[in-house]
Amino acid sequence: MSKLTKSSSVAPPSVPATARSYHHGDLRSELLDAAARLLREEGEAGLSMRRLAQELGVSRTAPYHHFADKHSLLCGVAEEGFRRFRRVLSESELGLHGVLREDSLRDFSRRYVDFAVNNAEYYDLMFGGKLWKSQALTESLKTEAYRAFREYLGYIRGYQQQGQISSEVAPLRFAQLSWSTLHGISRLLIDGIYLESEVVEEMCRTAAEMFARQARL
Amino acid sequence: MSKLTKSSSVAPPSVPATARSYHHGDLRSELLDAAARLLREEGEAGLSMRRLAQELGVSRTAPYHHFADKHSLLCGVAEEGFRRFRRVLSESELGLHGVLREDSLRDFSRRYVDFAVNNAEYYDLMFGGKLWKSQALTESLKTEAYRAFREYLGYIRGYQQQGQISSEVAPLRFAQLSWSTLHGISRLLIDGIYLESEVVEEMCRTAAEMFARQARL
DNA sequence: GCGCAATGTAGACAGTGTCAAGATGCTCTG
DNA sequence: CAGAGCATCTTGACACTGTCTACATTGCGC
Repeated sequence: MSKLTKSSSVAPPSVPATARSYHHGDLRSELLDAAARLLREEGEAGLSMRRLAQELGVSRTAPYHHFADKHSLLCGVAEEGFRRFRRVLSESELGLHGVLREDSLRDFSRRYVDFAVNNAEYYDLMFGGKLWKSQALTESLKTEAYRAFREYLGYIRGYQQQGQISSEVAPLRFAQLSWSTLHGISRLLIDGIYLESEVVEEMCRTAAEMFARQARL
Repeated sequence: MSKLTKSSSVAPPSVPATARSYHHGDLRSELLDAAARLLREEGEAGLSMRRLAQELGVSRTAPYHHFADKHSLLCGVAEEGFRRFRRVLSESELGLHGVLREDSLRDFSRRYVDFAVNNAEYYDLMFGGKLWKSQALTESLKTEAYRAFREYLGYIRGYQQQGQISSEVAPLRFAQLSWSTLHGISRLLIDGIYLESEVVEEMCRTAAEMFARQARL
């Protein structure tokens, strides 16, 4: 019984006053939120299944009734990340399908990189080897993950059909290449390699310029 | 004494016949090699300090006389990776400082991505958040890491001074942007995201084309 | 109201990184 | 050649991890 350390935490995580009576109520989604929070605040090393359970005031093994294992839990977090990611990207000018201007590419690039940098705890899982290399992505995660890229590819195809992108450009290749660039910028920024966060703006501008030239706008 | 499992390994790792007598002889470098091998064969999860020690037939804590902790060991592996990386890149046509052609950029890109894909166990450490985020890179690793990029930047500056790259291009920005692209391609390939290894060649070709246009060759 | 499925719990096991204390043997100085 | 000093290696211990098994409690549908 010595583990009710929850009462010692400064701000109890929004439990509705009725303290809790054996059954938690909404453990699954609270696990996902707490996991993301721990990752953000303390990095990968700060997240353990046991710690997570303790933080939410349940026993060590309770989370296993909602996620088969740690891997599944992380897939769940990544999935939530993709939902937020798609929402951000879909608000981009790029989806408007009018005239394709360099500004639109810049806006998209900026949104992409900003999301990655400001939601690194999600981005790391969404586009990191940790989950993908395991070759065991949740089916729902796979769906969500590919949808993001497919939507982007759809934009490119749309613009090409409207004659806004040279017909000599292979849409898939163009999409992969520009996505790679944005991914590379994001990764270097997040990990603090060769790039400082002060240059985000300029990197995105130059990247968009490069994309535009490649598309022969 | 039951831990001399080394004799049970199929191919003893090139020990000079004189089996070993308390002192190992060259543990440090064997640790680095074995660590890279384990990472390659079994991934990050397959590498533990204890496993490493057992594999080399020494006690669990012996490695700690050569590396302060696991982190330092990994820094050592990454450093070796950078040495190999620089060697590969320096053989590129890009270093020749004659006329800059798209072919040179393609050759460089190809070498970069090929190294990353075929030496993923090194690349992951060299350019992964695992070490960089810790903010505690070994001094010698930092040196080696920045040297790689500085050499590349040097190539770009050299070509610009020879009038091979438009003076409107900021060399640092161009270097960062193209490096980001190559990094992004490599990461997506290694992690198996959106890119299949069959398209390596074409991605590199298209990337070089894009770089060349940006440089206004 | 009852039974079952969902959800919670404690106990145990093998594995991890790493610290502290002690054993061994190479090397160099006297 | 003796022996001191030091690098190296060893065993023991600790706190932590993910996850398995077995058991307890509860809410919901009949």
